[in-house]
Parts: sequence; structure tokens; C-alpha cells
Amino acid sequence: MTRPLTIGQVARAAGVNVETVRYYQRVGLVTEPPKPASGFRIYSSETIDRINFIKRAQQLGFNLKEISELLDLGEGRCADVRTRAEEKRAHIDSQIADLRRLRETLDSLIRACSTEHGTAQCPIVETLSGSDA
Amino acid sequence: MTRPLTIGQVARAAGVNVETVRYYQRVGLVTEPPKPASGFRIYSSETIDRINFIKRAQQLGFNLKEISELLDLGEGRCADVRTRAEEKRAHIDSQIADLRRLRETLDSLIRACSTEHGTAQCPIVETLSGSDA
DNA sequence: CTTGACCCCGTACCATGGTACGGAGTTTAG
DNA sequence: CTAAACTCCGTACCATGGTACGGGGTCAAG
Repeated sequence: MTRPLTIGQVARAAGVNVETVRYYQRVGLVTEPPKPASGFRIYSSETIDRINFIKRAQQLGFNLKEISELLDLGEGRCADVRTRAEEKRAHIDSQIADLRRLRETLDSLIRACSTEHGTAQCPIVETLSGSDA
Repeated sequence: MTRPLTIGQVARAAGVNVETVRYYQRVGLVTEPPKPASGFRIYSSETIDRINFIKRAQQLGFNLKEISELLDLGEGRCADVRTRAEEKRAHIDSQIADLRRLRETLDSLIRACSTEHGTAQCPIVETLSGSDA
């Protein structure tokens, strides 16, 4: 384990592009190892773990800034991490509620469209164009 | 009604910035009236309606490209508009389903965090770092 | 007639999460 | 030894939905 890895090997192992690894380095999510005299930087397998962490956290709906905060919390202060997760959960709940309202609005427009198909003007276009908010 | 409006009056009436109106013109969502010799372009109140349409459609989750397609469908072909609305509704349904799955995952991590608070490693960090997808 | 408010127009910039390009050096396989 | 494949680095570009800036013209009030 932890045998010399190049950036390309890290990228392949983590399932991302080399450019993405470099990008993560630029924004400080991944630390860039020192450049040896030889020229090719050497990475440890922890970099792969870190990228996997990032990708999983993204799947959970965290953006890179939030992920960087999670990583700063680091290992050890579980309660802080849990707090972030709880905040994110609350945010997701409100997103779901927003989408449900959206769905209801769309749905009633679609129903109006289906029932009044003898009318001149499309109810959807009419609603969107109308002066009533 | 429909008395000469300047871009600033249109913007104020629609509740957007002047720059936003110009932006909509640039991307073809709003047509730019011809420039009179005087210098100040004259807008009709339909521009306000159009911007209100755009803003309402955005609230329904359509992006500018989709809105431009809706506007191209124009008044008259209700069935086509309804089809777009139905597609959007289906998309929203799948977004809701995704968010619900996300919420479940977060929730179980939070529960693990709450129950095993004697453990060395935070279950959330552990899960995100772990090699199991 | 001057001042302030508004308009015109082009251009650059913001955040977000990357992707692409190109020239130069290095490393590895045949 | 040579050529392919890879790395390094800076820089520019992609989509999205705008916002900001700056120099100039114009219009309306005092």
C-alpha cells in the first residue's frame, strides 16, 4: 500500500479526470505534494480516499465549499459533523417541500389544459402571461 | 396603456434590473425594439408581460433555454405546451425521489452518529472516507 | 444652460465545477 | 535509442444567469 502514485493513477483510481484532481488542488480540497527533483509529484493513497470522500459528499448534496468545511472539521469532532449533516437534512426537507409545491402548480395547469381543450388560449400560457401573480 | 416605455420603466415594472432586460435581449428572450433617431428605444407593455412570463416560468423550474422553447411554441398549440409541462412534472418527480433517497442516507448517518457517540471515529466521516461505495 | 437622472453599448466580471489546450520535460516499453 | 505515454504548468474556455463598469449621448427640471 501507499506505493508511489502519479496524479494519473490517483485520478483513475478515484474515477475522475487528472484535470479534476488539479482543480481540487487549486481550490485547496486536496494538498499538492512537494515537487521532487525528478519532476513527477508523488501522491499517497490518502489522496484517493479524499477524492472519494469529496465525490460521496457531493452525492449527498454538499457543494465543494461545504465539503471543504466538513474536511476542516476533520476527524474527531463528530458532533460538529453531525450538525452539518442535520443542517443539510433540513435544507433538503425544504427543497422537497418547494418541489412539491411546484409540482402541484404544474399539475393544476396540466389539468386545466386537459379539461378546457376547446378554449382559444392555452391555460398554461395564459397563466404565465397573465398579470395575476 | 402601451404608452412609450423606456427600458428602465420596463425593468422597474417587471421587478428586474435594466441589465437583466438587456441580458434577455442578448439571449433572444426579449426582442430589442429598433433604435429611433432620438436615441432611446421604446418598449411596449408586452415586454413587461414577457418578462413576467419568464420569471413565473423560472419559478416553475424552467431554465431560460426551456422558457425560450415554450415561447417559441407560442400561443395556440396548447397540446405542445402541455407536453412540456408534463415532461417538467416528470422531471420534478424524479428530483423529489432523488432528494428523498438523499435524505434517507443522511438520516441514517445522523442516527448512527447519535447512537455511537462513544466510538473513536465519526460514522459520517468514516462512511464518506471508507472504501465501500 | 446646467445638473442630475436616465439611456446606449461594449466589455469584463461573478460563482460553480470543472474541461481543454499547448509546449515542454520525463519516464517507460520495445 | 526512440517513440509513446505520461506529467507539469499556465491559461483559456464551457454553461448558467445574470451583475458591474465606464465613456458617451440625451432628456427634463430648475
